[in-house]
Order: sequence, then structure tokens, then C-alpha cells
Amino acid sequence: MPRPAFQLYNTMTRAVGPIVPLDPAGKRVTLYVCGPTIYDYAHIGNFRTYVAGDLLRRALKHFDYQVDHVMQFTDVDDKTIRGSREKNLPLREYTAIYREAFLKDAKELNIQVAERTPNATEHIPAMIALIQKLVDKKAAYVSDDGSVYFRINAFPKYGCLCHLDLANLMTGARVSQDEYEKEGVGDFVLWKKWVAADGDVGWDSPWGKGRPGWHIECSALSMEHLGSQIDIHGGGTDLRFPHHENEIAQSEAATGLPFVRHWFHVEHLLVDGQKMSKSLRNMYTVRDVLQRGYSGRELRYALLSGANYAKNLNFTWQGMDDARTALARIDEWHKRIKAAATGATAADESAASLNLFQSIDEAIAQDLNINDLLGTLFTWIRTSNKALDEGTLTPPQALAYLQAWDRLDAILGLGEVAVAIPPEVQTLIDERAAARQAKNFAKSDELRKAIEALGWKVKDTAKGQELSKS
RNA sequence: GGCGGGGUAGCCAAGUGGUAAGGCACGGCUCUGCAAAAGCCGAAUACGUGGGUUCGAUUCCCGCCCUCGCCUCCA
Repeated sequence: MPRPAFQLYNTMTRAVGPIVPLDPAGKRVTLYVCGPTIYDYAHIGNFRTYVAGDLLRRALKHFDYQVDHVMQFTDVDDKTIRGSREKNLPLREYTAIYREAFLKDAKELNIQVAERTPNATEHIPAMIALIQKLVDKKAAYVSDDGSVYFRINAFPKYGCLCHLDLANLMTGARVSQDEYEKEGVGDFVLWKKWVAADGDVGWDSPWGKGRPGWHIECSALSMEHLGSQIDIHGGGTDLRFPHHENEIAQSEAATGLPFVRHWFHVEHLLVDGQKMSKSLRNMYTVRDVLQRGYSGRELRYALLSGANYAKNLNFTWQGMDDARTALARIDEWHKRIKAAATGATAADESAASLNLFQSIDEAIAQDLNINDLLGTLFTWIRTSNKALDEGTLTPPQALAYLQAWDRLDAILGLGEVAVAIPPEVQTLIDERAAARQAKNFAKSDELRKAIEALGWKVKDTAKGQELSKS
């Protein structure tokens, strides 16, 4: 039976459609996801986007694509400059702190880091070259203040991604009143002229000392690393406008080629039904979540399963508890099925024909339908647990489930992380085993308490004691 | 004003032109020195609303209500 084609919603066309790679061999897929501005710790809303991007990346690999994935770090902008000045650190040192923090948090969430994660400031010459090209083509102009702007009138398709009718924009909404140096209100900055507040941050350019605008970064980095055209470009939904719209304009005005084939946007995370904001005190970082005693994989599960990537996801602590319980159920099953598969040399074909693999393919091929996938998983769990209870599951059948799980988890990224048992806990466990052997239950209970005090939970099963981190 | 996303049991959430996955919570049972956990089973009179099309609509069409976004800082 042929595998289904991987289909993904495309914001540009507003339809779910297959990924058709530019690669003539149809193997390599180029993926660019707009990365964070590293001026502070990223919050869980940011990470929802990156977890979704990771899901996409893993799904592509599941369908045997060779993924070439780039994510930039924005390490120069108003906020990074302000932060570094406040902390009295050179910009590079200041942003390095948050770059590392991001990577650490991403690891906590089992996010596969992109093949390349350039910092924007490592590619200033590419940005200058791109801007020069736009100036040469009269798609950009130098304003009276010495900054360079993109002229959106030079790009008739402007608004195509967001389906905006420029004549219909809400008048006066958030258009700054004082930007009279621009020809049109929609024109956006490509190169920002140095000002005193920038301190020692600045690069020489044909238009004098300054720094790149935000939008040009992604175009320049995408083109430099992946070529003039790419397959998939993604990010948070808020980037659709103006960021991605501007990327299209400046990229296509420069190259004359369609910039991106498939646009992938991730909806926002809400907390307790509300937008995250500092004033509501509901803005959590990954660290905050870990500090509350949850694990990265519990957060990953909550971010993946809370809603399809294209819908708002409401983060709650109740949701984290639900995630914890559901994950524990998966873990229990995994242990059981693994034990049951011991000794099997080959998976049972008839068990495999329960369409285990096919149901994985079908769910994920349909616009990353993660909840359908989880529904399938929990149905396997119930079915195989029942067979285990009844003693009717053979080792080769168990192996079939185990193999299906491995394949599934390559997408979910939820595999249990083995935790080393500290020696002092191991000592108590050994003592307890002896006490239990001697039917000294008073001592056994005492030792259980001692183990709990060290942060571990012990439970008694038919096969002896089982430890888990509490 | 323009454009778009939602409204499915107590909570979260898939999905389909033929009366609806899954998770959490809940109840029963099994297991168990106790505890905890786990497993199995179960219940739920769940598709915002008014029309229309249809043999049949939660699903398609029209209207309405509610809700959340975006419309030049933002994942």
C-alpha cells in the first residue's frame, strides 16, 4: 500500500496541500523558521512555535525527506541594544547569554536544533548586498535621515500573503505619526542609520554607519543558506504581517523569483484563556515551568497535544497535570510492552497488519494531526494492555507494537529519558528489598519514606520495587 | 471598516453527508502486607443558534449570537 503524501496547510493559499520540494529529486526540503530575538529568556509561547516547527521537521523526516533547516537568532535590534547597555555588557556577550539559554531550553523540550542557527550579526555583508540590490533596482531608497527604506509601491503583490488590501487598512491604527521621512507609511526600514543610543553597535555600509532592519535579516539569511527560493518558511502567526509580507517583498523584488513555496504559521499560546503579558503575570519561561516541578517532556506533551498547531492553545496548570498523567500511562505501557517483547527476534507480521504504521502515516500526513496520532496511540495501548492482562500477546506481537512506538516517537519526541539512580537511593532500595524479603514491613515503610524524602517514589510490583522520580 | 480562526460531555481535543476518536477528571472491579501506581470495565441524553438543501447535517449553504486574533514592536 503506498504511503500517503504529506500535506500541510499553506497560509498563502489558505488550503491544505502536498509539499512539493524544489529539489528535482524530490528528496531535499529546505525549511526556514524565524528564530527568537535573544534579549531575554524565551517564554513558553515562543516555544510553542518551536515545538511545532520541530514536529514539522520530524514529520518531514518521517516521510523520508532530507531536511535542511535554518533558524536565525536575531542578535541586534532595539531590545538587545537596550538590554546590553543596561547590563553594561558588549552586545555580543549579552546576546550570547540568551542564545545559550534558548538552546538549553530547547534541549529540555527535546527540540531538534536546526542544521544551522546563524546569528544575524554574522551575516551583515549579505544583508548589505541585498539592500544594495534593492537600491539599484529602485525598490529601496535612502531617506533624508540616512536610513534605507523599502518602497512597497515597487512591489505590486504587496499584501499577498495576508490578503491585505492596502487601501483598506484601518486608518491611523498603529502607524507612527512621526515617520515623515518615509515616502509611504507602509515602507519599512532595511538599514537603520546609527544614532547615539546605539552606542558602539554599528557597521559601515554604503549608506554610512548603521545596522540592519529586522526583516532583511531573514531574507538575507534564508537566501544565503538555502538559496533564492525555499520550500517551507515558518514562524509564529504574528510574523505573517508585517514580517513575512516584507520578506516576500524584499526577496522577490531582489531576485524576481518566488521566495517561498509553503508558508507555515503557528497560532499563539494563551495562558488561562488570556494573552500572555507581563502585567497579567502569566508569562512563563521554560525555567518557570521546570521550577514548578514539571519536566520538559511534560511541557512538550502539553504544547503538542493541547491543540493543533494552527489553533490557539490554552496553557493551564491543569493541562500540565493532565499531560503528566497521560505521559505516565504511556511510560507504564512502554515498560510493559518492552518486557513482553523480550526474546522476540522478529515482529509478528499479523500484528503489524493491525495497520500500526499506516495509521501513523495517515494522521501525520494530514496537516500534522497530532491528536489523531495520540488517539491511535492510546487505542494501541488499551488493546495491547488488555492482551497482556489476558496473557494472549506473544513476544513477536509485542515487538510489533514496540517498533510502531519507536517510529511514532521519532515524530512525537516524547521517549522517556533514563534517569540515573543516585547511590544513596540505591542503598536504601537494597535495604528495603532485604526488609521485604524478611517481611519486615515496618522497616519497609520507613525506608519508603526515606526514599521519598530524597525525591524518589517507590512502588511495589510483582517483579519487585520500581523507582521513579517524584 | 477589511481579513481570518474558534464555539463538540465537567475540562482539553480529533473527526465525519449515515447519529461522534482519544486524553484528563468521575464510578465499579482486579491486583496489593499497607500504600501508591497500574490495568480492565463503565457512565455520560457532547456537536452555539435559526432556517435551507438532502432519504439523512455535527459535517454543505444562508442568516444570527458568542469568542479569539491580525490590520506596520511581537513566536
